[in-house]
Amino acid sequence: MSQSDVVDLARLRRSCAHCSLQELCLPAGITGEELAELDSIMRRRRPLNRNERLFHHGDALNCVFVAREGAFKTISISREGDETVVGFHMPGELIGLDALGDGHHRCEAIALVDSSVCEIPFDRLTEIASHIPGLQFQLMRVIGQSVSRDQDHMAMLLRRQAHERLAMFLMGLRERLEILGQRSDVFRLPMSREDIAAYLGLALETVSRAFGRLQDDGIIHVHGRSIEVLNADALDACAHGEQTPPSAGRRCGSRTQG
Amino acid sequence: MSQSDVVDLARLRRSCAHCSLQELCLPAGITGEELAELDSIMRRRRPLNRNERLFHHGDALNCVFVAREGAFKTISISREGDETVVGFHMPGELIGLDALGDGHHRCEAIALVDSSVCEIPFDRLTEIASHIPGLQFQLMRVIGQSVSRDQDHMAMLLRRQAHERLAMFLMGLRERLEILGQRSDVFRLPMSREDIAAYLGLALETVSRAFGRLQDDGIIHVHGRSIEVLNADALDACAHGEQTPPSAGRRCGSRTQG
DNA sequence: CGTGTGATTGATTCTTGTCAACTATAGTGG
DNA sequence: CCACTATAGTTGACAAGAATCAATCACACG
Repeated sequence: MSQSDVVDLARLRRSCAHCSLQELCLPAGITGEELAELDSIMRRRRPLNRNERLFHHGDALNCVFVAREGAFKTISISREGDETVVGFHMPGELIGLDALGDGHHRCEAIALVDSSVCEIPFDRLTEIASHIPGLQFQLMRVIGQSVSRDQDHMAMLLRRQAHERLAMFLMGLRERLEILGQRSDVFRLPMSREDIAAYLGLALETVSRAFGRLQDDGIIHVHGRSIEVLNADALDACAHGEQTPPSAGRRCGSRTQG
Repeated sequence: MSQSDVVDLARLRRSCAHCSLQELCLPAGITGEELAELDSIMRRRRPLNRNERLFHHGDALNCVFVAREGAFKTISISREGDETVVGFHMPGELIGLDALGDGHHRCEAIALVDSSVCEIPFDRLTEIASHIPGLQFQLMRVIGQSVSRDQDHMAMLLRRQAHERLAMFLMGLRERLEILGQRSDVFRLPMSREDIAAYLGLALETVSRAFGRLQDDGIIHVHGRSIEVLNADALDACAHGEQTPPSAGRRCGSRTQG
């Protein structure tokens, strides 16, 4: 085994095998050779500062990105100029699929905190995927999951009250943090109240009040962007419109009554 | 040229070249041979009656479908049991991509009126696509467009008033009817007020009132499910929150005032 | 010609948006 | 080290919009 072989293996481990992209390629039964091929087109991009943009609305689809560290939001700007947050992207999640439809990005991707990404030239990816069936399958899966996430997002917006939407949002975040192996009972939100509001289709004041209500109900503890989930069951119940959760959350749904 | 050749060509024209699937395969520069291959796995399914289901929640992903005639809705049923309409599907549009994420359908697809579909075994499709680059590309595109549609749907739900949502919905419908080469100024809605409400995140009464308001403003004429668009510019303006459209719609945004 | 479903309209209540003031926090420069 | 400032978040009062409950209307169907 030559020196360069060792270095290559180390590089592979660092750049793909160990990272978020597991989700994209590793479970698909890819050989070491195929992994190397995928890795050869993958680029580790320089870190991004808070508020830096990964791509702009209208940009041609060159690369898809995988968040490595930090967090991102993708926003779409309406004709009237107001932003709506299409999605938040945590480490390991794909960014840039919004351009699949017509080859141009519909959204802007913005780093919420200092972050870093891997970038994958999209044409190279599809090219390679076409002769690695497992990768092809996995790519479909990842795209499909992004569709599912959008549908979950929609479910949050449809005929739900502010505190229910917020509870759903927090539960979704918990789930994703758990996948990342991070604590999901105590965490720090990377996004502002305004971002959450633009994601949930609410006014930012309403988001603030919803936080307050969940706190009053003893379900979470809020201090700015620091969140502590005190009662996950009650939070889940609240997310689904149940007013009096069985185990705890002493008065979910009746803050001022009584 | 033998008799069977003629029949085959006629069959091709009837089954693919002439149909909605143009969008999926034809523009991608597919050869006649490749078209034949695609056509060989395509099945024309028996017509569906109104309210018949194409697939249920939880069904394994066997086939994707293309609506040929009629119209469909895909609904997702929340834990609490209420339906939300994820999307409407007009002729030429793909149904069933909701199962891409984990191989099982998240939604139920229901015929809104008597309808018919083509079905494509999904594993065969991806298999064929893997050696027809143009088809592969086109498949990505179609999936991407469905993502885009979901995002447009979300834009309808976020911080828009009832009549704005309805106006956006009607504009979207117009666009799709135009693609189909059908009249977009006079048409019949295939879905009930309740379906529209579940799609727009409103109560059905609110949808009814929103129709009334657009009619009062002289923008559309409503008679049950029959819609006539009297002023498309005003409808578009209304869809984007502009209260007094330049050309007409004499009092959009002030039904009871004055 | 009744019957049932789908659609409209009305009255009322509740939620949320809006405007505004206020508080807390982090970052900056003296 | 502290005051100053800008930004983010909270809270309150009020009004507008939509949900809800309920009654009525229109239409297709047997």
